[in-house]
Amino acid sequence: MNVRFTNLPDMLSIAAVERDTGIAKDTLRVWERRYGFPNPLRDSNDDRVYPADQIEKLRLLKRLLDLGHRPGRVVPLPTEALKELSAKSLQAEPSQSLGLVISQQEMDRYIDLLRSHQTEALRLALSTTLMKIGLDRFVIEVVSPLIKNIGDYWADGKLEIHEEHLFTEQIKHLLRTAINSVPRGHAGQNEDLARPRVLLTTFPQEHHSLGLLMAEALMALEGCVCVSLGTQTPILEIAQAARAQKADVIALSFSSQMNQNQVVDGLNELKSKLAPGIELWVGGENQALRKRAPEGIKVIHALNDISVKVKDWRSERSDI
Amino acid sequence: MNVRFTNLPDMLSIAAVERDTGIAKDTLRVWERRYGFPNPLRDSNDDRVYPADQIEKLRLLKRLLDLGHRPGRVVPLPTEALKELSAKSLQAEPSQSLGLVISQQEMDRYIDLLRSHQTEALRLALSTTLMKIGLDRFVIEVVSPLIKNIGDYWADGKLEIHEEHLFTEQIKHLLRTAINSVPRGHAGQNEDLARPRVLLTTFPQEHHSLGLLMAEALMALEGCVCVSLGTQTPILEIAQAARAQKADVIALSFSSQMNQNQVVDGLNELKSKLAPGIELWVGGENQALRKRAPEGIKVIHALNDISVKVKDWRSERSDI
DNA sequence: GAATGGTTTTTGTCTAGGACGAAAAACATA
DNA sequence: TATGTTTTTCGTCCTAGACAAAAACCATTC
Repeated sequence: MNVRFTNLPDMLSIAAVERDTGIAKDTLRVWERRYGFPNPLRDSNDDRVYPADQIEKLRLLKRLLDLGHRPGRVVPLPTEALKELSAKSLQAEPSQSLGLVISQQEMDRYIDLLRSHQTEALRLALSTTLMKIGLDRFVIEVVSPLIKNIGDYWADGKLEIHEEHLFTEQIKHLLRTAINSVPRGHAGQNEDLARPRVLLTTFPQEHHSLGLLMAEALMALEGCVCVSLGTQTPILEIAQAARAQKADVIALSFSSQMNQNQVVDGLNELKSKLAPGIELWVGGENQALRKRAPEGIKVIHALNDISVKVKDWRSERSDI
Repeated sequence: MNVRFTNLPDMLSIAAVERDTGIAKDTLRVWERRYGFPNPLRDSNDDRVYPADQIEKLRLLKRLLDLGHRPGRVVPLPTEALKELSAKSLQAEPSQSLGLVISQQEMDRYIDLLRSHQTEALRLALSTTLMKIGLDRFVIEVVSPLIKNIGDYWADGKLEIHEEHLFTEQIKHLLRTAINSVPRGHAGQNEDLARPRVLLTTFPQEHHSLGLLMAEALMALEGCVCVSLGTQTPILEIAQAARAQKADVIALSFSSQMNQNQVVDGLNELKSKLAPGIELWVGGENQALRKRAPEGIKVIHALNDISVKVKDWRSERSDI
């Protein structure tokens, strides 16, 4: 019940550092023991106090770990080296989508509007593009690459976190209105036409809802009935909701920032509580999905796959 | 790096319990030491394993703590007694809003629609009410009491958590569309007419966005320019965003579930990083706001106060 | 009786250092 | 180039003690 607020500017307690970096307290202590970093000062009560520069380095480290680097290799490095690594790592990334993607030029246009805080103009520009190319292409070719690159802009110091927040808010808003105007598979029709019924949500530690919205948009376009519980549903509740909603599919989204162990453990837990016949579709940037996804779970590696998966599901059903 | 998934049904690791109940691992261990509860089993590795009934009791306990009870008094009690207490506690609550509130009958109608999973009908019913009484009264007299009581329905076993999720999703959707149709104070007009410029967001640990949306609705009706960053903005970033957005007011929302120490510490931290002249308005169910809010922060105790606060702000400004 | 001030109890969060299993890397063998 | 085996790395759990802030309790005064 100590007050963790230190009064000294830009000095944070271990709890505040965990909050701001996403690195667990236990991990911060064990890094200090093993690698000598972080190396916090101590307050009058012998509690750790972290100065601003160390917090900046910890933020960079978190990002590199999310990208797949290993602590032993990167924690001892100086801050400058981490910034370089961060820039290199994303170049090494396979430029994934082979088709036409958003041009660097177009992207910079949006980012400039964001940086100059012309939110109205930004929303209008995005909205225009949406209308021009349609919702599916908008999601796959514009929103998805934008979101991926926005982290790089931050690492380069070209963008602040609060600007990123503002940006995702605008996109969320656009997507929600767009989804809303997609005609729903109504109950009045033949019920099977509207299937699969999809339940969308995230695990309790995951608060990024954009991936979910993108998935919902694409699924709605395919004519699925989408029921979204929003983010952070307890695992037991997801299972119960699937039963109550008579869902055919549960769709979950995992950002790269979410703890990989918790992803795997959570998926196992959920799977064990699920009635057979209900499929589990997972997607997102999280590395755990690529490297050690549990058996019997369908991993959606790219947004394009969604329409394929839906069609697969339907043809499997009609075969029976 | 252990696998925390236990294979035994309805048995959870300490990490999973923290995730599902919101009670910190340290706290779970110290309760066990002091009160003899929880009393988890041990797996082959001597790690704690919590059975389902203890988790249920922990959930009830969390709710009672949020309501203001003290651990020493409630942790040793049997589950049944906790349920009774939970029912009594809310009767003791001052029925707050003295004006006309939503009738029990009307509330039950909505809840019934929810429980029978007629989401379309539910949304329609709410939407009709909104149109009938207007956005301001809808927020204050319908949404707010509904949200407050929904926790009681859960404690009574009348509602599942996932149903609560679904419900808040519907309401969020309604509010967002409603806010969108409120004419904005445009930059074309005299800029001062549209002030105060309000920045809305929550602290990193707070994921409830409904309070924020309600506030945004009422502020938009008052003609404020609202910029929402969504939930979970790091404290440093809130301060930066306020500067970048030239905000006059920062509005924050705190649910009862958020850790009270973190509320107070966070507010102090934010205040110290803020340029003078920027006001901090906070609201929500969190007890810390009533009991130990820091100096120099304006606490909004009821939604009615919002329009008053906005008018106050404007008259203060015009005096100068 | 309500307000004030001082004392005691309660409670959450920090500390240290040890342990261990799963994942990843490095090495060896086919 | 594959496949199996050993070693290293790493996060998360463990115990048990400490301490400060908040709350509760109690005494005193207006």
